[in-house]
Amino acid sequence: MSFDFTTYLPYLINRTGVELAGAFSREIAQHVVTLPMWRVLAALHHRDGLRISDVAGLTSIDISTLSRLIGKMEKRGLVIRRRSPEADGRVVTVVVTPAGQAATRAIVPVAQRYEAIALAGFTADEVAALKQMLIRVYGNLSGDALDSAA
Amino acid sequence: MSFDFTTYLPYLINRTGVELAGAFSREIAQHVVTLPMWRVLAALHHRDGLRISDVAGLTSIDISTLSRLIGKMEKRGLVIRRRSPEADGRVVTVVVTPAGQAATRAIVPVAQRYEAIALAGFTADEVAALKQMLIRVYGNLSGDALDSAA
DNA sequence: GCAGGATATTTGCAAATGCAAATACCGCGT
DNA sequence: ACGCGGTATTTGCATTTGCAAATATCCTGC
Repeated sequence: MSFDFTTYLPYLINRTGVELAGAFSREIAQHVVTLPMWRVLAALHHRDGLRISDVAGLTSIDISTLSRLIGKMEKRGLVIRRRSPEADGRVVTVVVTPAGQAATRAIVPVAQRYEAIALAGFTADEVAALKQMLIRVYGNLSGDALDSAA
Repeated sequence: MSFDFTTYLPYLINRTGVELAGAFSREIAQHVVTLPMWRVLAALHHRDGLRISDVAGLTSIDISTLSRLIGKMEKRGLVIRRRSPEADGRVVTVVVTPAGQAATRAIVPVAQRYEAIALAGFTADEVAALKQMLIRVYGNLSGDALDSAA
């Protein structure tokens, strides 16, 4: 039974993700936001006023964890929960406050710098290829390919 | 301030890792081992009798978390802790039991199948390129490149 | 217009996590 | 031989996590 975990894709992805998250967390420890909070802000930067479940999908954060996280972010004045009376009364949309926008502005350069460090020595073509392949892998997993295989 | 998180490398890696881990966890829920335990077994499959800190380095699991995890794996009879009297008395090496080997044998095919699902549609060259690039990214992060940038 | 099933979010709870302090042990210098 | 800084592992503790149940609201068919 040969199994070389050092070239096993989930292993390679996991360790890279852990390293990336750890380094970045340490870096932004001084800021008002934690790494999960930054993920939420990044998603809302892309499109503000998303529903909780949409943010969960975008950030890969479990929806119950996210509900509590939004609560903490609300306490810190980064976002506010909003229930629109006219729309579906079940949904809660999350809106970034000016303070949240300021925090985002402060973090973005740090985030970009980390990406640059991670990709040091890569050509533009390589970067594009890597990202495209990661998107393809994600597509392979999130589809129903898993169901048919399970 | 333009920041498109949908092509942001840490985001792409994180969501892929979460998806991969979630799907795999669900799959092996029926087995005796959890995903973190499988990671430990995979590391020890590569080289048995590693020290706790080495396993931590290989698996990207925090060393204190790992200490407790090894305890649980010991209770389940998957591994045993060993202190060699002749060697450095501080170090604890972890050895896989026959039951642990059996569990590994049972999981390996599942793991390989998941990798195949993740990489569906990839040519061999693409797979090699992706893995090589992930290794390079990890190298960029784990070195002291971070210190000089921080 | 109401019952019943579906969907969005929150909450209960037990388990996992990770930092920091404690412990155990090594080896060097004197 | 002794103390002392250094390293390996464990343990204390507060936080985070995620599954499952509870809650709130919606919508469809009768």
